[in-house]
Amino acid sequence: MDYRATLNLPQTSFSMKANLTQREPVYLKRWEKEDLYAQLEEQAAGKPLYVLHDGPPYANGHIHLGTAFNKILKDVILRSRRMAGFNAPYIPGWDCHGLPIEHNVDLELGEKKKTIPKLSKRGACRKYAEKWIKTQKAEFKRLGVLGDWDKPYLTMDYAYEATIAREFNRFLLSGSVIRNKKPVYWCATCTTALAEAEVEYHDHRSPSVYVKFPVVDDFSEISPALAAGDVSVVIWTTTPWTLPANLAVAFHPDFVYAAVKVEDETWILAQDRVVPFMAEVGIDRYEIAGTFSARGLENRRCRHPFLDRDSLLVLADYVTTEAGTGCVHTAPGHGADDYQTGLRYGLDIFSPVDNEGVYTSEAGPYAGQQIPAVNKVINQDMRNLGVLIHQSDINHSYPHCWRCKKPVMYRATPQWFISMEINDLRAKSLDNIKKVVWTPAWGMQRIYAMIEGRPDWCLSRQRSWGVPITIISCSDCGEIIKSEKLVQRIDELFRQEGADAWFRHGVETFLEPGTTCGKCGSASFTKEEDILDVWFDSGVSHAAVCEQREELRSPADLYLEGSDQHRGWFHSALLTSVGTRGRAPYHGVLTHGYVVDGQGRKMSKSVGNVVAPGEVIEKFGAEILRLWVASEDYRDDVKVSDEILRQVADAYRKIRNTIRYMLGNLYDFDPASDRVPRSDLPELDRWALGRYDELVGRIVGAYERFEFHSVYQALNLFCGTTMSAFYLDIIKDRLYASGADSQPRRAAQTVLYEILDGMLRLMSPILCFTAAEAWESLYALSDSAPLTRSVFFAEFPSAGDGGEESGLDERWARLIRLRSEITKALEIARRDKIIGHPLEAEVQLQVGGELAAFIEQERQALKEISIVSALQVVDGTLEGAFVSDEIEGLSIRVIQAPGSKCERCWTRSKTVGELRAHPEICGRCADVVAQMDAGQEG
RNA sequence: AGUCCCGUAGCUCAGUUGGUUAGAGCGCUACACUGAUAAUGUAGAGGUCCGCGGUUCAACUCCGCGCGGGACUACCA
Repeated sequence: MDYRATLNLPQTSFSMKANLTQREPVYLKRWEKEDLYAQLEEQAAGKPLYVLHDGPPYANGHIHLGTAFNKILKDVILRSRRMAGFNAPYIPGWDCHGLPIEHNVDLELGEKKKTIPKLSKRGACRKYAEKWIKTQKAEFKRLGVLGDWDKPYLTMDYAYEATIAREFNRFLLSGSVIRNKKPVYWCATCTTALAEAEVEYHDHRSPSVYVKFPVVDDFSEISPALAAGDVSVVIWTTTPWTLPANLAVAFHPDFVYAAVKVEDETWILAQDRVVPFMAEVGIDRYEIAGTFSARGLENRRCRHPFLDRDSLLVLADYVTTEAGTGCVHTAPGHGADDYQTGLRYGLDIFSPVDNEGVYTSEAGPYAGQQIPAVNKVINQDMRNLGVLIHQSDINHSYPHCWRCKKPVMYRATPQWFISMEINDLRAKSLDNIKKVVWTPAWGMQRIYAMIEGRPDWCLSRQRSWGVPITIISCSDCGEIIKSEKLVQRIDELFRQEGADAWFRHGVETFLEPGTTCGKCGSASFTKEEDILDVWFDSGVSHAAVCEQREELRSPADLYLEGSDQHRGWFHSALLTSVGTRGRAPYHGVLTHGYVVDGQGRKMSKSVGNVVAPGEVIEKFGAEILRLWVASEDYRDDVKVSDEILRQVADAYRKIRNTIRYMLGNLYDFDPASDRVPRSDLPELDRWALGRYDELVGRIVGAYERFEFHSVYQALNLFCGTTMSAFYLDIIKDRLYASGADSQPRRAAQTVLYEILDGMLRLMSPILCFTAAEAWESLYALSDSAPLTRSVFFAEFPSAGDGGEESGLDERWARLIRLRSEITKALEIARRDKIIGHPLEAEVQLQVGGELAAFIEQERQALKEISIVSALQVVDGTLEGAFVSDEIEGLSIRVIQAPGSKCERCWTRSKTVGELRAHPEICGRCADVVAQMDAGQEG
């Protein structure tokens, strides 16, 4: 007879195969249609607020794996905060202005870009940004990221643009905004100044030239060796085009300089550089006529090598002897160090180059020539004049524009700055950095050093797509109008029309009729045309979003971005908040590393190791991508490769199958009526609940510390080892063979139910699709069941209220150690063909002392967890037994268990055949079957 | 070039204030089961803890010097 029908075999509609690629969109559709996010928010009203403020991705191009990683991480945090009892709103945002978008729009416009009106171009940029926001929004949603996608914040929203202007005006009215002629990175191709963040360094080939600057004064008192006629200072430069702007030559105050005789000339250079210099220029006949300190040279003069003016000799401690001559060509309008030196010596910040990189009339004979092509002309002219000692080429790292990839120049132009010193912005910022919790901790050190050393914030961008620098100044004397009225007027118009208002209306629209300059009385005014650095836009999101959205607040609890944002958003947000509010916009900052390939190399198109999120979703599903995010310790760079993703998918399958098995055994369990009180549960079951309590504690703690990889590891271990390989395997007999409503089976189901219910809650922040699906299955929810019954409205289980049972854990740890030895013995017996399935076995243990008593006492438990048909302690030595390495004095012999195999429960038992009506089954099964028979009759 | 971070099994991660034979999960190999079945169970093989020196009775752990990867800063006239 086939007893299969008399068993309680698992039943579930929760399929083994996840089919994530097909199933996920179905869930997403429902969540969107019924607005899961809004329902969650509604439910969370009144709970403590947790604000994770979204750093806006740039609205350009498809999302990449790094962006996906960041968004998933945020989603996991928010979901876990919600389940921990918080109200955790999520308002995603986009950064919409700026050069990259304008650059791409320019490419689309082609020749038209030169003639198109500014407002039309701004309109085109807006449309371009809108297009990508739409695309990215869909891509983010597909990841399962939950948020207010219908009302995100955009830095190009009119209200947001108004806030940007308002925040800028706060700086302006406070006196922190200054205008300076200062060297900045300048791209002549894009015709704009660039922030430090907008330059990247690549190798570049430059000319390397040594040039003589003849001295004009009498230097004989410094050194007799300098008395003779033809004396020159020798400088080195790799940018000959800056020579027309040369105003000085710098020496190190502490270096020893040498007067070197070469034929009938005398050259001045650092003593340490003489040998390498002579070697490089190929001169072997020379003589050091004397040495001296450069201090005596200060404020003396030499002659510009080819222009009709002098060049001042100055001292500067950044001069090195690593390269060059120790005499540094100094052009205050074309270098950062040079600029500082120029200020110290009262030199003009001279920069005779226009926006397109063409010399102005101030460059004398070179006016109208293009930089850097002019290098060749200058070098040739110097050769003709006999001032060029040597020319070669040098390959070195040189700053390039991040958009057009062309070499940039350092050029002084009038720019608007936020001063780091006025109103103590630097000091206050440094102070506030210390009040923020930086994770990992080195983030503090990094941003501290940056703020400490950064120059004033150059705000000006000579572009179209952005928010204007809302400054109106007197056309005659340059005085800036600073008035609350003007600020309000700007705010009003920007709210109505966006920042376009600035370019649409004449200056008079912003001013009250009859306004005159407070300084000179003029009635003629000029609007600033430059726009603000985009970092200012996203930087003020604390004011535009956190302070204004009802569901948020400022400071936010957390900013979470990649580690590059220390110099980006974390930085600009800090300055804009400290400058206007005197405090940081965040309580905590969490950073993650970059997504790199399996070998730890950066992803790049040229290497061809870029992994697109779309590909992963198509192949594995978003759920696997989410699980991958959780599996990686993001404090360092996070690796991704096909192997890694396959591994994550394997782990997923294990988790899914464990859930499926648990569900399958709960098909007839109603917690309301079938639950067995904890005190009535067998020890094994109480032990399992103890392990589960441990898991709850571990996972809830890991979420709190944002250590999601620990959640992943703990979940794997629990599903794979604690549940699947141990507990579930052992209780199989009870679940299948005991009476459906018997206490042993109901006890096991009670445990399964509690653990599964909790496990689904615990995993739902990461595995949102699977947790939702399994939860529906567990609670038999139909498609029409309200979303509020979904797992997302549940909270995390609380850990360990079961209370410690004295000695239970220790005893069971000991039993598990013994079991592990028994399975080894079983494995040997299987190999020797004594048994196949463990239930065919009888285990005989030989051991002395206290352990023997322990085993005797726990014989039933040990038999049960070893899943064998019989187990006993025997005396005397065991022939051919397995001798344990792990447990001293333990020998184990495995023989075929006595009796016959019960056709129902597969245990070998001497009781098989005792019941005449069912000769093939054991006593226990006979009872169960008899009861079933009786039940059917009654 | 400087500063910082990282380097433990094929992969993802643990590894307490230095203290027995360095762990887990996955993967891999073999076997078993066929009532979790495109599953499940069991066992096994995998490590120069990046390398070299040093401190110490004792170093994966502390120190120094390298190598590899990454980030940041500076680019140097």
